[in-house]
Amino acid sequence: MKMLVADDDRDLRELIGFTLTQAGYFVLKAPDGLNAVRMFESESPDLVVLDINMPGASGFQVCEAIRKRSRVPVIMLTVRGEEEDLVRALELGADDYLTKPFSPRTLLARIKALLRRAGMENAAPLAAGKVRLDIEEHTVEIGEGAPVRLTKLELRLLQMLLANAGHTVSSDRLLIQVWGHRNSGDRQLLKQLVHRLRQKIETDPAVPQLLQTASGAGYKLVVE
Amino acid sequence: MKMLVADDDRDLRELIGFTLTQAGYFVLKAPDGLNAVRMFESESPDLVVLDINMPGASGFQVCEAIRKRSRVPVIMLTVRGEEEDLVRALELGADDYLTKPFSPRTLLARIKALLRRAGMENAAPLAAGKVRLDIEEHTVEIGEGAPVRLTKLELRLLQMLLANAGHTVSSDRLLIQVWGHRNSGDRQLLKQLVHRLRQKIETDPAVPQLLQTASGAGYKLVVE
DNA sequence: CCCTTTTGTGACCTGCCTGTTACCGGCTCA
DNA sequence: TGAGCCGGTAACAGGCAGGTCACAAAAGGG
Repeated sequence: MKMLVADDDRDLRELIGFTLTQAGYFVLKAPDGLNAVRMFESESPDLVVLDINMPGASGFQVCEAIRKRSRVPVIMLTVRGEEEDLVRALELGADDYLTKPFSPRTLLARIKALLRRAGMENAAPLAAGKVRLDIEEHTVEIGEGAPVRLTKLELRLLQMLLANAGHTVSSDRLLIQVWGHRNSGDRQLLKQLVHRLRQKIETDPAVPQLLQTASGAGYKLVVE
Repeated sequence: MKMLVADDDRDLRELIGFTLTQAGYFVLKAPDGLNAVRMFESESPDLVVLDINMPGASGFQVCEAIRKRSRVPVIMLTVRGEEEDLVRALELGADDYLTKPFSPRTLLARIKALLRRAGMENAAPLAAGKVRLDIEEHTVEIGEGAPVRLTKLELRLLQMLLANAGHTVSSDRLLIQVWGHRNSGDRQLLKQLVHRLRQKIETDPAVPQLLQTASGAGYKLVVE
C-alpha cells in the first residue's frame, strides 16, 4: 500500500513517514505542492496525506488536481481554528481532516478508517522495517540498498512473509499461499524458493538475518 | 487452520474457498451434505461454513451430525427472509449465520470473530505462571529467560501440561495426546521426552521445579 | 523460432529428532 | 534378601528436515 505524504514541515513529514512505514505502508514524501502533484501522477499512491499550508501549490490546489483524476482517499492537515479551510477542503473532495497537532496514533486510526471505507484494508502491507516491497515493479529494497528484481513466486513468498512480519508462517500455509493448493509433501519447492530469495535479499545468504528458519515450524521475516 | 466449506453452488464455494485461502487458511470443499459429513469425520476441520440448502443432506442435518461429536465453530449460510431457517440453525447449535448475498470481507470478519471467541487464533501466547509458550514459534520462555526452541513433540507435551497447569496429567493421556494412539506400554518414549524437556526448561534438571513427577500417576506442571 | 529467465525435480550432505536398548537406584512385597 | 516395578539417565542408530548443487522443463521475450 503506497501512501503519499505532502508537507513542507520537514520534521512533521518525517514523523508521519516513520509512523506509516512502521505500520507497514510504503511511503512517498513530497516537500511541497508541486512535487506532490508530480509524485501523485507518477506513482499513483493509494492514499494521500496533504498539508494545507504549503509553498509551490497549496493543499487545496493539490487536492483539486488529484480529484480531477482519482477518487483516492485524501486526508488534509489543518491548523486549529481555521474553520473555513476545513469547509473548503471537504468541498474539494477531501475525505477526512486532522487538526494539528495530532498524535501519530490518531493519524493511523483515521487512515485505517478511510481504507476500510474504501475497502482497501485487505491489501497486504508492502513494507516492514527495512524491507520495502513494490508489487507493481516486482522489486524489493532492503534498507538503503538498490531495488532488487523478484520473480512472481519470490514476490508472493515475500509478500506473505511481510504480511506476517515478525511472526512465523508455517510451511503449509506458505505452500498454499504461493502455489495454491498443492501436495503438502512438496517441501522441496519451498526450500528452493527460500534459497533463491535469500540469495537476493540477504547480505550473507549462508547466515540469514531477514528470512529466518523456525525449525519444524516454518519461516519468518525478522524486522526490528 | 483447516476449514470445511460445504455448498452446492460451485461458484460460491470457490469464491469462499478463494477468500479463505487468501486469508491463509487451509480449505476443504464439499459439494453436498453427505460429502460434508464424510469430510468432517475424516479431516476434523477447525471451522465449518455450511449452506442450508444442499442436496444430499441439508445444512441442518449436517449441522446436527457435526454437533453430535464436536463443538467446532459452525457458520451457516441462509437466504434473506427465511427467518425460521435462522432460528432452526441456531437451535441446532450453529454459532453464527450469514444471509446471502454477503461480501467476502464480511465472511472473513465473522470467521475471525468466531475463532477469537473459540480462543483458537493462537496469536496470543499460551501462558501460565512464569511459563510462556509461543506455539507458532515453537519456543518457551521461563520467567525472564531467553526463548528456548522446542521440538514438535516437546511442544505438544508442554502444551498439554500447560493446558492442565497445576494438575497432574496421567501418562496414558499424555501418550495419546502427544503421539496419537499408541501402545500404552510404551512409557519409555514419555520418560525420554520428559527428560529432554527438563534439560531445556529446568534450571537444575536433576531437581525439577516445573515439570514434576507424580509417582504412579503422571506428570504435572507446577506454577504458582 | 531461439535464447533467456523462471520454475520444478532429483540427488547429496548435514545436523537434529526420535525411537530404542541398556543400565542404575529406590521402593515394595513376598 | 531378591524379584519386580517404576522412574531417571546415557548412548546410539535410523530417519527426517533443511540447505545446497546441478540440471531439466516450462514460460516468456525478442
